[in-house]
This record gives sequence, structure tokens and C-alpha cells, in this order.
Amino acid sequence: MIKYAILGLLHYTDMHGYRIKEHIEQNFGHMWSINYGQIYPNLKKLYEDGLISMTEMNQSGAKGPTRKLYSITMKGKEEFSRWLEDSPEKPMLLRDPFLMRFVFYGFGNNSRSVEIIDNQIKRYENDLKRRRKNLKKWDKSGIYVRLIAELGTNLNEMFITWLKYSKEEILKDISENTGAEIETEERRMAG
Amino acid sequence: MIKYAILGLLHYTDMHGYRIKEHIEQNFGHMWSINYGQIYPNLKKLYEDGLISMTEMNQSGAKGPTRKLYSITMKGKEEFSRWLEDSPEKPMLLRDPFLMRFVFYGFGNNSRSVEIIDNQIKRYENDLKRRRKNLKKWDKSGIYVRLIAELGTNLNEMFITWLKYSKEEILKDISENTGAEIETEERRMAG
DNA sequence: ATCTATTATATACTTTCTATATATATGTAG
DNA sequence: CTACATATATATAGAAAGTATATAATAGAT
Repeated sequence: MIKYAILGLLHYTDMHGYRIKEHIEQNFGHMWSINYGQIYPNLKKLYEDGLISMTEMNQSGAKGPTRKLYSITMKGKEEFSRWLEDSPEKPMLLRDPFLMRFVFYGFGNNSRSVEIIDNQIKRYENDLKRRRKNLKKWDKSGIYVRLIAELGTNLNEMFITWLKYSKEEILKDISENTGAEIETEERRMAG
Repeated sequence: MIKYAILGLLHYTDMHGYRIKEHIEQNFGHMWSINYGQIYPNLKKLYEDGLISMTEMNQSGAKGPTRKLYSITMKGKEEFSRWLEDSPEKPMLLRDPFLMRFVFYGFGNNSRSVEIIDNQIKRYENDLKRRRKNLKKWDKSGIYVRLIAELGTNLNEMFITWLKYSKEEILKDISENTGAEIETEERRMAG
């Protein structure tokens, strides 16, 4: 899929690997993150397959080694279009180390869980602030990019609401079962 | 992370690989999916590291090759607890072949995009129906599992709302720029 | 007696992700 | 003026996650 993300970005303008990462981080960031270890091997493969072309830019005065500027070819555009109009095969995949832990918090220490939830709330409130500030910026990038940005803030808002609700529910649960909680605590200390 | 998911599940009861997959699909399904190719190598590794123990069950009358029943060890429980109380390092990762395409729909055919969006709406409305039907089922599984199930339906609802809103915005945009739309269509036909 | 379905394990392969090495130029602290 | 930090840029090894498929054993249907 990264392959197609790169082909998509090259529709806007020619880019080299480093710039592609910057671009993704600015535009998709906090929803999507990428790594050089994903970009460079993909560029290499795309080049070998003739989906992109390359020219080395021996820019004097610029920092770093010579840039390799990539450009999408006709063949690349064709394959991208085919992919774009395909029905998305696989369902959404949500992978979150916090949520992965959350399901198992019943086997752990309740007060530590509440602590971690508080941190998540802070984190996502900061994210939301930043998102809202940048929201207008996307208006000029076309309707689809704008809508994705709005989805980002919606998701963020929903998640914060759920986190706060969860915290209340957990605190209620703790105060209702104080005896059981002490028992778990003792078991934890013993283990 | 799959490693810890397995260790977590083994807190409930001893299980073999096939059962673990079933369990994950029933409980985390449509939010999380897993594969034998992920389970068996992980079980092997966990066993070698002494985090789980294994007994071969030569059950007469049962189908298939002998089951390998795994059980979490003290060492396993300790490592799991350490992980559980850790602060989640990495941010949420959302990977969706539909959304990945969506950002680039500006380079494609608008009516095809609307078609795909309609399919997504149908799909998530079915998901939501199923989720709501199963929601009560999780009440007995403890507060954290229940809350995760509620997050699932919240996410589902939010996404459907956004999809319907997006569709309207796109249709509005199309009717506002009919000239531009015809032009893109012509270009597409020529390419 | 053969075929299909179900239960179960295993592994090769690909893609994605993390970590780190390397090259070059600029700015700055000692 | 040298040494060190910082920014730009490419590259690759290795780990983790995900896909595809092979294999084995048994029950039940044709």
C-alpha cells in the first residue's frame, strides 16, 4: 500500500525520498507515520518496475548527498488509476498499544490503569488542539483531503469522549467493589 | 505485541493455537484480525523463552493432529504484568485501504468514488447492527472488555456519520463544478 | 471407497516497521 | 581552527506482522 501512497504523492509534484517523508508527516501525520526504511526500498522497487523515473540532482550549495528526484511515469499513472478505482479489499485495521493493553486491564492494577488513561486524555487533547488549528489549511487542498482532515478531528473528539467516560465508569466500578480491589492488590503484592 | 495478546488470553484459560485464533476473532474481530502464520511462530518463541508451557493432548475421537495445549508460566505472568503497566509508547495506527484511496480520489473519477463510498456505508451499517446485537454479551466479561466493545460501536457510528456527510459534500462539489468534472472525465477517457 | 468439511499445526514468503550506518554541508562552542 | 552538534539525504540489516499455502487426521456425506 505504501507503494500506492508514493505513486499518489508523485501526482502532485516530483519528489525525492526525504521530501516524501516530510510530506507524509505534515499531511497524514498523527494518522499515518512512515519511515525511511519503508520509503527507499519502495522507491527502488518502483523504479525497477518502471513506475517512476529518476534523475540525480547534483545541487551545489545544498546539504547532504545528491538527491534522487523521482517522477511518475505513464505506466505508474496507469497502475495507480487501476488501484484507485478498485474496491478496497481489506477492512480497516486499528492497532494501538494503549487499546491492546486496555482490554487486559482487568488483570492489572486499577489505579495504574486510570493513570495511563489520564495520560492518554492529555495526549489526545493536545492532538485535537493542533488538528483544529490546522483544519483551515486543508481547505485549499481539495475536498477529499479536507474531508480526511475532518475525519481526523472527529475521531479525536470521539476518542476523548470515550476515554473520559471510561475513566468515570472505572472509578465507579472501583468504589463499588472496594473489597475485591484490595484482594487483587494483595495478590499482586504477593506475586 | 501479538506476543502479549497471547499471554493475555492465556490468563483466562489454557489454549492451543487454533483456539486462540477463534477466540480473537470472536472477541476482537472486526477490530483485530489474526492469522495462523502469526500465532504458531509466536507460540514457538514464547515456549522457547519459557513464558508458556506446553502439553500435547492426544485426544482420541477428536479431529486433526494432536493439540498442543499452552499454559502461561510464572515468568510469563511477570513479563505480561510489566508490559501491562508500561506507558504505551507508540501512537494509534489506523490503516485502511479505503481511506488510503480516499485521500487521492481527487485524481480519479468522482462517480466511482461515490459508488465506493456507498459500499462502505452499507458495510459499516451491517457491522453496526451486528455490534449492537452483541453489545450485551460483553457485560459479563468485565468492565474493560465492555468499554472496548462500546468504543467499537462509537467508532462505527462516527464513521458512518462521516461517510454520509462526505458523500453529500462530494455531490454538492460535483454539481458546483460540472464543467471541471466533464473535463476530468474527458482526460480520463483519453488516458 | 472416495470426496468434502472441519480441526489442527507448520512454514515459506512478502510487506511493514524499527534501528542504525553513512555521506555532506552548515552553524557554533571552545 | 578544530571539534561537535544539527540538518539534509540515502541506504540497509533485521525484527515484527501479515499472506498464502502445505500437511495431517478424522468425521460424515456421496
